[in-house]
Formats: sequence, C-alpha cells, structure tokens
Amino acid sequence: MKTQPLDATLGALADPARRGVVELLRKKPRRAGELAHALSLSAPNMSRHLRILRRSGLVEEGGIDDDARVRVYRLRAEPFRALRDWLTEVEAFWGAELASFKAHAEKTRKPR
Amino acid sequence: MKTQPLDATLGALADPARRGVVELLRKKPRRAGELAHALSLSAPNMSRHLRILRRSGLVEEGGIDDDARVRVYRLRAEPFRALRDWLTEVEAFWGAELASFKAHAEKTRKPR
DNA sequence: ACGATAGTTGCGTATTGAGTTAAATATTAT
DNA sequence: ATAATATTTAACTCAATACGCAACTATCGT
Repeated sequence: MKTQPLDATLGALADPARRGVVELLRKKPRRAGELAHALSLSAPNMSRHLRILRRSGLVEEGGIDDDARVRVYRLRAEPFRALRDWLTEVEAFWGAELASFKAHAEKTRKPR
Repeated sequence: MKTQPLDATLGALADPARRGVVELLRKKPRRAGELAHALSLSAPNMSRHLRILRRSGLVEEGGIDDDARVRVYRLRAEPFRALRDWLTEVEAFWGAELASFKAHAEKTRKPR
C-alpha cells in the first residue's frame, strides 16, 4: 500500500484552523503571533497547529529577521504538489479532460 | 448541490483506509464486501468508513444490481474537483513556476 | 419457512485530537 | 540583573474517532 506523507498532509489540512493558516501564509509569510491573532486562536493553540503543519512539511519556519524571538512561517510547495499528484491520479477515473488543469473551467457534471 | 465543505472531504481522505477505498474505486465500482476484503478490514469497520465517505460526498451508492443485498459504491467527481480548486488557489502562492504543472507531469502517469 | 448471505447498527473501549491555563525557554530592552 | 516580548511545552480536560464483537435488517436460494 502506498501510504506516503499524504497521511500527514491530509490530516493537517483537515482542520479548518490549519487551513486558515495556509490561506494566510498563501499571501505572505507571517509570524506565529500574527496568525494566532488573525484567526482568534490562543498562542499555545496556534503553536500546536504550527507544529503539526511543520511536521507535515506544509510549512517551514524562516529564521531570517533582526529579532531572533520571532519565527516567520511560510508555505512549502512539496506537500501540495504531492497532494495534487495524488488527486490527478484519482481524477483520472473521470477521464483525461478532468485530469487536465483546465478542469475547473468545466461545468458541473453529475453522475448518478 | 453545494459542494461539501472541504472539512469533510479532507477529513475523510485523511484516513489511509478510506484512501484505500478511493484508490480501489478509482479503477471500478465495487461492493462493500469486496472493499473490506481487499483492504483486510472487518465488515462493520468498512461500513463505517463508507458512511463517512458517503457523507463527505466522495462516494455514492449505486443501487443498480440484480441482488438488492449488495451495495455498489463509486466515486463522485465533485468533492475532488472542489479540493483541486482549493489546491490551485493555494498553489498560486508560488506563481507561474508551479502553476504550470508540466514540469512535473512525468510523475503523474501510472499505468497499472 | 429455513438458513445462508450482504451490510449496517449498537455498545464498550482504547486512542487520538483540539483547546485551555500555567509554566518554561529564548531573546531583546532598560 | 530585571523586565518585557514572542513562542513553545507541560499537564489537564473534553470531545471525537476507530475498532472489535455481537445483534439486527434485508434479501436470496432451496
């Protein structure tokens, strides 16, 4: 069975708070405190979420700053790519037109 | 039919057993028993996993069969598409270099 | 009707997960 | 050195989840 880091990726993304983090980091890297405040989460709670995101590889902390107290988090591409690859593979079920990247332009088709 | 929240989709896919179901259904629709046997899961356990997959909209139950005892499950496209759309949005973070997936398209072809 | 077959549901339990408060660590400022 | 800042870790709830076993429903073959 090919159980990859997909487990960690999907598990991490399954939580709305963590997806909130991802969507904030999508715009620009931020510090833990900013993320906590923006999502109305306590600092310890955010720290926990960030650890999960870090361990899943979705996020990394960048140490570049004049103040070493702050940790700047940013997204990492690879897990998203791996997830996309898996999705593409699964979506091959519906044929090539949906596996292509222009898929989202397509209108709803409802199997039943 | 509104797209089920990403919450349910990702939560459902976070479990390796349920991804196993998805990968089996990717090839062809199957009955619950087949899925249970193929993944070495007990029937009750599989039934619960299928319920979660059903509620998340990833899978639907096809009633067409000669034997009314059997339930044939198959994948539904929409949640996968919704997940792909979200992924695409997030991946816009990395700009054009990653938005063109052709660079890694080699990895996505998997003949069985 | 009987027994076998296909799935689902109920219950008990063990594990995991999110969240909070309080304490700890590390770093900068005074 | 002491205080303030930024974040993590510890210890503890509390809810959700997964799994096995047994019981139940529904259906088929005879």
